[in-house]
Amino acid sequence: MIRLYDTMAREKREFVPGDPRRITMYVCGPTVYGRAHIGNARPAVVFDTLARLIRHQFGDDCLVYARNVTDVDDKIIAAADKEGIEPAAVTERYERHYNEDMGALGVRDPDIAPHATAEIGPMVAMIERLVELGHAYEAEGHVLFHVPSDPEYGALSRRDRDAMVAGARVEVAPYKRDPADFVLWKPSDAGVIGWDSPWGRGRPGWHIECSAMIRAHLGETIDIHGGGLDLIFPHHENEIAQSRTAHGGKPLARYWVHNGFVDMGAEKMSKSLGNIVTVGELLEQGHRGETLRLALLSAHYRQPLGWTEAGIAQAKTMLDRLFRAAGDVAPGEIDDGVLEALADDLNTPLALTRLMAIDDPGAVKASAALLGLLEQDAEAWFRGDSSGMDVEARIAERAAAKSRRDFATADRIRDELKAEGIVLEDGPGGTTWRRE
RNA sequence: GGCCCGAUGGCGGAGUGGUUACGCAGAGGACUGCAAAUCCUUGCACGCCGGUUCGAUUCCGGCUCGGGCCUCCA
Repeated sequence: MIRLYDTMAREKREFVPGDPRRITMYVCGPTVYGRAHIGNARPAVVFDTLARLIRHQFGDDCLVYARNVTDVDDKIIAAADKEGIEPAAVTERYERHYNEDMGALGVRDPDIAPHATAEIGPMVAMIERLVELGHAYEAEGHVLFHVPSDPEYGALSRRDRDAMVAGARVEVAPYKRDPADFVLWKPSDAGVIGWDSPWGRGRPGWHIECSAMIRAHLGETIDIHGGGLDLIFPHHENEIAQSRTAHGGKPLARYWVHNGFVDMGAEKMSKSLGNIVTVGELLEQGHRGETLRLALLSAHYRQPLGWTEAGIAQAKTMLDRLFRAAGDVAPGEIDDGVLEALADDLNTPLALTRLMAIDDPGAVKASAALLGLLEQDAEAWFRGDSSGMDVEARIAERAAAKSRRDFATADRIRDELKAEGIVLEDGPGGTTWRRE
């Protein structure tokens, strides 16, 4: 039995899917206009781990996991203009980077990765439906969702309309009937990416993308909707309003799961604050993706995670120990303690603690795989990417020096290798080596 | 201002109404030519004030501090 904290209910609930043979999960993916930072990576890793758990509990083929790619957006348009290239060139580049970076973190591809630009039809259809039902209206080439038409608006974020309007810092566009109304479709000037629609040439608003793609690929009510805490309002609130009103009041998701932020110092890491560290930078610094993954899983997904060098170093130390403990054995049985921790609202820190305490190498390996760890051989972890270095010859040289008790030479060789990132370990069966 | 979340040892981080995990770092020991790795031992905490209780770090209230959302944002 899996328990999940549901943001809508504000409590942990037993996870009961609508259909255990076809569990549906949708997670808000990247807007591809720049490199992903480690904070962007957190939801990808968290929901990848949740997907692994669900597949283990319900069966490999019983989960349909969709994570969208937002490839039409004003920030993309701005980035393309700045470089003097087509938006598609920007989105292709950064989607490729995103996939490489997430791959390095051991994040498996979702089952479906819908692209907004490929789903304009369903979006237009959903907007038309909302207009027909009286929940949306056209104004000056825009189509807006009329928030007062949905009495349940605000349930997820627990705020009433007065609060939303009072707190609004943006100037209210004159064509809005209500200050809280949000855009479903906006006009595109000549030269700006756009599609023909009943309201003229334009492009979709961000919120309708997700609602339409969920409907098209997963259905009217899905089991799990995930994303970062900052998406609760307005993004998820708006998705709910669009989908529920378009679908006769059916709920959009049975469980709303939100991850906390990665912090730099005391603040959230974010592009607008300029305090980001990208996954690409971390990898270039020599950190391995698996280390970063473990660092991301070292705090519970709903807690803030401070990003520090010390944290990365600790993750690396833990991985070294885990790889030593597992060796190169085949996966065995999954440890009950690890499974129990993960099943309790994805308690990864507790799962990691229990993982570290397992004695049986096969169980370590199998249990780690649920967390997306230890999926490579220990040999590769400790020695990978050290080709072209005649380590064995140097070790033999050092062994000869040792046998004639020439420890100065032996230590010099060891120091030289250390400087090249190779650590020697003298054991009862001779000297072994590994990458640092 | 409104809504929400958090506060645990040097650091990270679980958990619990009563014997307070674990990891990293530190200290001591075993092992080693010396190291490394490994093993053993070990010190260190539950923001403040009330309340409930036989008993609270754990439940309730208040306070302080920190963070998030209210605008694009994972």
